[in-house]
Amino acid sequence: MFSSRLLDWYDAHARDLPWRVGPKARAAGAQPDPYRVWLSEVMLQQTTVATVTPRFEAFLTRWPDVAALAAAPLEDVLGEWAGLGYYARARNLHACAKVVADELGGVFPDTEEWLITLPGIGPYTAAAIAAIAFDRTAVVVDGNIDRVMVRIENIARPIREAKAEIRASAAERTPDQRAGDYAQGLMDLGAGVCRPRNPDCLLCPVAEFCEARAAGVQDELPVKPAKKARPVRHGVVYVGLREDGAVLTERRAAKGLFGGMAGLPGGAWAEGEAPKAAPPVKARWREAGTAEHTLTHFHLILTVMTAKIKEAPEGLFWTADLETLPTVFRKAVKIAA
DNA sequence: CAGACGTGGAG
DNA sequence: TCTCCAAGTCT
Repeated sequence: MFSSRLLDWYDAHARDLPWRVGPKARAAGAQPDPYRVWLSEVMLQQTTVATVTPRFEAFLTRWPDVAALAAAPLEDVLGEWAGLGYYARARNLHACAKVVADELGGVFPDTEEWLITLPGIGPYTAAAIAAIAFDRTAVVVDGNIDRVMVRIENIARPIREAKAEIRASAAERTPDQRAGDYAQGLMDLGAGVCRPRNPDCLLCPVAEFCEARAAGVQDELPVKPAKKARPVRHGVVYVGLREDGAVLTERRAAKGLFGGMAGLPGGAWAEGEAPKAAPPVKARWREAGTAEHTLTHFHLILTVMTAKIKEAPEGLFWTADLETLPTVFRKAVKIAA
């Protein structure tokens, strides 16, 4: 049977990850900490294990439990998240921590239905937490499992169009025992064996069930949707430097791009000519160069202005730790310094 | 429901 | 260098 093959493989090949209770410990009765499972799942959304690992450790050291995280100022959480991207995750993480700590007595809900009501927890994460943290049977479908199912069933349509079929395929294979190990095993399989490029079918424990493999088309799947051109936007940023290296920053709007993060003052970002923007303070501004940064839906070219500044004007503040800035602004500061 | 929403690493 | 990607969610 599919699931027992997968579970046997997981027992032998599970990755050792800082947030994971491995199959051996699990079998011996160890229970995962729901806080760790939740934190790791949110960090891992659209983010690689390699990127997440050190950041997970740092978060856990700074905020060991949900009560500590809930008590932290949002700005601190956003600063710790800087560089990880998709900052709505950090805003929702903090909002979720507050709900759990303040309204649920510090206890994470243990069902998909409850979990999905929390900020930043969607269908995937709700199912993953229910399965991994609480060993509840749940149909967990992430990008890895999409890919595995598309190959197993030889589905030659883009994933987005085949969601229902993929889910049905995942559901009929999900065992009612060891839900967490099964979900993690499938994800490990997708990450290490049934990879996006060059799947290693010779190592695959479920190759005999795979229709794509049987047809020899595993390398053609999943079918990717046509990619659209990335527009180029231009803008200006002002890097005001204090003698000790601190940078003049402003708090960005609560939502939208880099929402809630500390950022550099400057104008809007638009296609064509960079919109004019007045300096945040009167000084001897000079052009230091340009910084470029590619985001998901556009490429950005920033003209970097810089000056030495002594006093922060009303509404702005000094940032000494550049690690608390989104990468795009850190790049601009580097051009100026 | 397509689009907004980041970034660093692999090939 | 440059494209593609990585455990999605929200609107």
